Amino acid sequence: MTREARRASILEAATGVFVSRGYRQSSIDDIVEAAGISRGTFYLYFDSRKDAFIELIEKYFEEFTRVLEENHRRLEDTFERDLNIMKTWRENIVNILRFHRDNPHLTYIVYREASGTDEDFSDRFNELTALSRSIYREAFRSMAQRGLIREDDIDLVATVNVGATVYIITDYLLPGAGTDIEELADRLVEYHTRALVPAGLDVEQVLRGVLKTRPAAGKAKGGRR
Amino acid sequence: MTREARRASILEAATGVFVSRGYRQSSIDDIVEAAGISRGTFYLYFDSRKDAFIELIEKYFEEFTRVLEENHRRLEDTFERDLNIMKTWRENIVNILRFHRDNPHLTYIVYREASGTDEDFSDRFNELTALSRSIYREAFRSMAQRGLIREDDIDLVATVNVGATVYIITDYLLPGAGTDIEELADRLVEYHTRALVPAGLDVEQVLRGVLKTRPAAGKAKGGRR
Amino acid sequence: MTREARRASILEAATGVFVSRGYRQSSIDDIVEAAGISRGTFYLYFDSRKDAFIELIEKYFEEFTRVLEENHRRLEDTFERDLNIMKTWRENIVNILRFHRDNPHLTYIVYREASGTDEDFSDRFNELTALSRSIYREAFRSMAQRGLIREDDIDLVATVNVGATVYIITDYLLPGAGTDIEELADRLVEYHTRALVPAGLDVEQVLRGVLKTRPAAGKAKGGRR
Amino acid sequence: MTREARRASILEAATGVFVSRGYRQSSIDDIVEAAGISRGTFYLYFDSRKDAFIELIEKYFEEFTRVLEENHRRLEDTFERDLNIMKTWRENIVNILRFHRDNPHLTYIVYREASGTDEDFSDRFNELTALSRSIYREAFRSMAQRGLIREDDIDLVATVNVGATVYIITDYLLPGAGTDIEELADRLVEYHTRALVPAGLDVEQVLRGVLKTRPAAGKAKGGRR
DNA sequence: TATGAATGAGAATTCATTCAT
DNA sequence: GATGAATGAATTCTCATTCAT
Repeated sequence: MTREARRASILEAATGVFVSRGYRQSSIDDIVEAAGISRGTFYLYFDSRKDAFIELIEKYFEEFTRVLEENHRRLEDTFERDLNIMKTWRENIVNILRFHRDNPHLTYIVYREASGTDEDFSDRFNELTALSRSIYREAFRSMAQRGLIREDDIDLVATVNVGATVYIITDYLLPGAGTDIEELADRLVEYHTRALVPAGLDVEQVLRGVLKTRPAAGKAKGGRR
Repeated sequence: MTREARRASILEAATGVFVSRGYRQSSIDDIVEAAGISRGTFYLYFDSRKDAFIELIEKYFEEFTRVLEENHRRLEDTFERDLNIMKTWRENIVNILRFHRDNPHLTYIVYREASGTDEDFSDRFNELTALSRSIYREAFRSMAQRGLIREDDIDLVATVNVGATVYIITDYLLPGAGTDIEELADRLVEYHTRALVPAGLDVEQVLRGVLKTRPAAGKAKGGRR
Repeated sequence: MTREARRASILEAATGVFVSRGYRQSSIDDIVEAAGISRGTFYLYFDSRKDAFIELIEKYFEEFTRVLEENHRRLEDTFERDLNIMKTWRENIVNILRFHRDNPHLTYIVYREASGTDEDFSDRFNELTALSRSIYREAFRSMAQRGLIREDDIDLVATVNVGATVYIITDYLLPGAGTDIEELADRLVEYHTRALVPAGLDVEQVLRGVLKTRPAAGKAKGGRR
Repeated sequence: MTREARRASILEAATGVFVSRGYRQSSIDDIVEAAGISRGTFYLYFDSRKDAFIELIEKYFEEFTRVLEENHRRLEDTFERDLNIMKTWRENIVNILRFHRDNPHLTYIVYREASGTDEDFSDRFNELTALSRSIYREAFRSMAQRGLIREDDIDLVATVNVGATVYIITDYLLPGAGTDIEELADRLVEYHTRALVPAGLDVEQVLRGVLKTRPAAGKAKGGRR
C-alpha cells in the first residue's frame, strides 16, 4: 500500500467518523479504530486531528470548484456557440445538485460542521466559500451583460441563488429521500428565470427554450406587449 | 440588582464571548471574566455552560417566532381587509431583516454555532428551525390559495425563500456594513414576486401595487393579452 | 426561641440529613433546608459542617457514657449489697440495647459514618471509643476479682463482648425490625455467662440466678462433681 | 512491565494512600504521585478513583471468601473423617486472623472506610458482607445439627462470633503490635466453646480435644451427672 | 514504518464558608 | 440576629499528541 493510498484510506475512515459523530465529538480513538490503525500511525500521515478535518473541507471545495469551473466553461461555450442558455443553466444546476447528492458525506461535514467558529479553520472555510461565491457572481454578471437576465443587483442575485441552493442541498439532498434532481433543477431554473427574465421577453417562451444567447431584439419584443 | 438583571447581564457577557471566540472555544473562565463575576456565581444562575448557550438560542427563536407571528397576523389582516399584499410582503421582509440586523450577536450565534452537530442542542435547534419553516410554508400556502402567487411546489418555494433570506442575513446583515434594509426588502420582494406572479397578471403592475388580495378577474385579465 | 433551643433544632435537622444522606453527601444546603434557616444562620450557631457532626458524635458518647456509668453504679451496688449479679448483668445489657434502639439516628451516624478515616474527627472518635471500652474492661475486671467470672484475659473478654454488642446493634437494632430487647439480652447474658462461668460452678444454676456476688465456696462446689 | 503488573503497582500505591489519608481525603493527585505516574496514566488503568477503591474492596472479599471456603472445606472434611472438631475450629480461626494480619492495608480500608454510607459502594459492601456472614451461619448450623454445639439461635451465635472477630481484628491485629495469633485463637475457641458446649458434655474434656465429630452418646453422657 | 503506553495541560463543576446588607 | 449572593480553591476526568521500542 502506497503512502498516498494509506493516507486516503485513513481520511475515508475519518470522514465516516466525522459524519456519524460530528467533528468535535470525534476523538482520535474513534478515527484510528475506524481506520484499523494505531494512534501513532495516524500522526505519521496527518499533523493533527484538525489537519485531517481541514483536508476534507479542502477536498470538498476542490472538487466543488471543479464542478463550478466545468459549469463556467459550459456557460462560456454556450455564449460562444450561441447555444440554448436555458438548457445550460439547467445542466449547471443539475451538476451542482448531483455533485452534492453523490458526496453526501463531504457535503454534510462542510455544511453542518465547518461553519462553526473555530478560529483556525473558519478562516480557510470563509476563503473557500468566497471563492465559490465569486464564480456564481461572474456567471450572473456574464448573463446580465448579454441581456439574458435583467440588469439587477448581481450580488444580490448571486446571494439569493447560492442561498436557495445551499438550503435545498441541506434540506432535500442530505436527508437522502431519493429526490428527483432533474425535476428539482427544472423548478429551480423556472423560479429564477421568472424572477430574472429581462423586460420585453415572454417568460413562457423563454422557459420553452426559445431564448438564445444572442436574442434577436425583434423576436423577443413580440412576446410582450 | 435583581436576580433577573444579574442573569441577563451574565448572559449578555456570555453572548459577547460566544460571538468572539465561538461556543466551543469559550471557557467558563472567559465568560466569568467578561461578566466580572466569579466562577461560582456563574453556576448560581446557570446550570452549565451549555445551558447558557441553549438559552441564547431559545431566546433567538422566541423573539424571531414573535416576529414571524406578527408577520402572520399582518398577512391575515391583509387578506381580511383586502389590503395591498405587496406592501405587506415587503413589510414582513423588512421586519425579518430588521430583527436580525438589530440582534447581530444572537443571529451570529445561531447561524454560525448552533447548526453544528452537537447532539445535545442540535435537536432543539432543528425543532425550532422546523417551527419557523412551517410558518413560512403556511404563508405561501395561503397566498397560493388566494391566487396571489402561482400554484407552485409550495415546499420548494418556502425553501428557496428561507434559504435566500438566511444567506442574505449572514452575508449582508452580519458583516454589518450598514446595509439599507428597505432597499434590500424591495429587491427581494421584486425577485420573488417576479418568480411567483400568477399567469395572467402583469408583473409590473403587480409590483406597482395594483394587486389586491381579491383581484377582480376581469381587471387582471386586462393586464395581459 | 433561645439560642440553645435554636441550636438544638438545627442539630436535630442536621441529624436527619446525616442519617438519610450520610455525612459526606450532606451539604450545608441540605441541612439549612431541613432546618428551615438560611446558610448564614447555620454559621451563627456552628463553626462548620464538621463541627455540627462532631457535636453529634460527642452527644452520642456523652449519653452513652451516662448509660455506662449508670451500669457501673448498678454493678457496684450489686457488689456492695450482694444482689443477684445475673440480674444486674442482664439489666445492664438491656440498658445498652435500649439506649441504642431509642437513639437509632445517633447510633447510625456513629457506627456508619464516624469510623471513616477523616483525620480530623477520627481522633476524637477513637478517644471516645477508648473511654467506653475502658468502662467495659473495668466491669469485667471487678467481676473477675470477685470470682464471678473466670480469671481470663480481661482485655479479650471486653473486646469480645463489645464487638458482639456492636455487631448486634448494627445488625439487629438498626434495621429496626422490632427486635425483642429483653429476649436478646437473655440470650447474650447466657452466651457470655456460659463462656465465663468460673470453674467449679454449675452454669445452669448460675443462669437460674443462684449465683450471688459473694458466692459461698461450699455451695458452689456442690454444683459440680 | 505487563499491563497487569502496572495495574497492580498502581493499585498498591493507591492502597497506601487510601490507608494513610483515608479514601475520601485521597485525591487522584495523591495516588499518581505515590505511584510515580501521571494523572492520565491512572485513568488508563482505572475508570475512576472510586473504581480503584471498589476493586480493593472486591479483592479483600475475594481473598477472604477463599479463606472462608477453605475453612468450610476443612470443616466438611472434619465431619466426614471424624476428625478433631476443636482442632479444626482453632485452625479456622487462625486462618482468619492470619489473613487479616497479613493484609493489614486491605483490612484497614475495608473496616475503616468501606462501611461508610457512600451510596455507590456501600451496596456492594453490604452484598459481600452478607455473603461472608452466610458462610459463618452455615458452619454453625452444621455443627449444631451434629450436636457439636448447643441448639441455640444460630443467627445470634453467628452474629456474636463475627462481631467478636471483627472487633478483634480491628483492635488487636490492625494496630499491629505483634499479636500472637495462635494464642489468640486458643482463647477465642475456648470462649466460644464454653459458651456453646452442648448439655451433657464436660467442657474441660471437650477443650482437651476429646470431642469427636460423631460423639458416642454413651460416653458423652458419662461426663455428667 | 508502526505501535500504543504515557503524558499533562486544560476544562467543567461543586460547595463550604464569608460578609455586606 | 438573619440573610443569601458571592466567592474561589479544590477536584475529577479527558484526550490530542508524543516518543521509546
